[in-house]
Amino acid sequence: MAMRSLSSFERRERERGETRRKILDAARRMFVQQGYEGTTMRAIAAKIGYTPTAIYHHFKDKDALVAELSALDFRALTQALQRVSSIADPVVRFDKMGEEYVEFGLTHPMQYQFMFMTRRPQNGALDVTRGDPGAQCYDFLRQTCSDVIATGRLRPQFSDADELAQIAWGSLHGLVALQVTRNDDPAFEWRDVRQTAARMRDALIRGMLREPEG
Amino acid sequence: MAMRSLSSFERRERERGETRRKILDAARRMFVQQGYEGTTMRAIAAKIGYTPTAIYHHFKDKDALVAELSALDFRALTQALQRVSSIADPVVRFDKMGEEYVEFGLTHPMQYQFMFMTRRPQNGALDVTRGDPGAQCYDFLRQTCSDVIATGRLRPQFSDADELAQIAWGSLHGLVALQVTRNDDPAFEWRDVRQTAARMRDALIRGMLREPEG
DNA sequence: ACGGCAATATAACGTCGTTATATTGTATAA
DNA sequence: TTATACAATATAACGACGTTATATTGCCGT
Repeated sequence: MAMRSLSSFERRERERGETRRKILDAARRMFVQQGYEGTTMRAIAAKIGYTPTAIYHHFKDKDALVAELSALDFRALTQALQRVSSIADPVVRFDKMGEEYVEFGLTHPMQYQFMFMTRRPQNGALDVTRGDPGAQCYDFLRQTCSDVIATGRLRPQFSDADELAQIAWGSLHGLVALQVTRNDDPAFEWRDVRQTAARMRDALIRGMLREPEG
Repeated sequence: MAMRSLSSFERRERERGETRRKILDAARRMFVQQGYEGTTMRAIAAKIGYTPTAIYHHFKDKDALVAELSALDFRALTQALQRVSSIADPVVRFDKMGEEYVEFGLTHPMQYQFMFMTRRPQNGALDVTRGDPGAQCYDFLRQTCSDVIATGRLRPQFSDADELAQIAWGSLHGLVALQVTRNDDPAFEWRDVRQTAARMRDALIRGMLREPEG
């Protein structure tokens, strides 16, 4: 009975997981194409041949669905940021991290909106064991900021890791966010965001250093 | 008859205007407190003692209501920015303009969300005679950027007014936007935004100048 | 006094997120 | 092997939303 029950239990689990994944896949595609408001639970269900109520057996509500997708995206962003962790010079690492961040935002615009551009509804019951994936990203940035400060190459007023992290994050977030929401507004002659961001990082870093470098 | 009809016509116009204003006032308050989604046409109507349909006699739909409020807010922002227009030194003016911008965003967080943090739905029928009020703000910023470049004090790679405007706008927008959406997220130890913004402007400007100044 | 029109109201439509309540199918216990 | 319990899905509905088709009111000019 042990083997039988275990394997059938596993099959159940796998089938449940597959349905979950089907829901997540369809939801992701629709959210990316139509946005949060433009995507309805009914439409998600229809896309995968279920009735809307079936979704509620796998996710508490629409927000839980979005939260799970966001968590996956945060893991992807963390991975992208980790790609620069081998760079020895903290200042260069800081710069490249910004580049990775912008690239992520530009290539995942709708996920970016979920992650950073919507007011999260009182994120009460967070996974305490693993921690908020967004906070993990921030901590990673903050650590690099701390390393940059530790080099002693910054002017004395830039000695707070949190403030430095918020300057870096805020500045790049602004560029990405404007691009995401106002990309198609003909009132602005948008320059290439990657280049604009590169120039911005250059100016910011140069402006924070004690003395300009190479 | 001429006088009679004129004055009664005027009274009608005034009454219509007063109703419009009552709607706008109630709508503004509710949008500020509850956000776009949290504010319903029914609730706005109830607040001023009308039925929902009455609103539709004065505004095409909910978006038109928001658009009108946004236009008013853009005028307020333009006024705030104009306050620095008397500053002779373009670099100082550029800096103070950033300060005014951040102050506006922090003191009008919900309006800020309308103006800069929501995807505008295919802004088809714009008021061509007056121009997009958002574009007016941008043009004002762009002009100051152009003045800054004309001083010749920036490094050669910062010679495009639009790119410079987007660097400035983007960086400050990011700080304000994060504050608006993530203000109450305990995962981040937010520093005082005004000071963070000041340091950011300082670093940016210093990093763009040919040689550091005072 | 009357006709017309602007302003408002009533009632309804279709859609949304969500839930109370069946119905099904399948794995285990008797 | 049949009975039972439970997981997965479906049906039907609720209440709220933005919006609109269709009255109704009340004031203006004739």
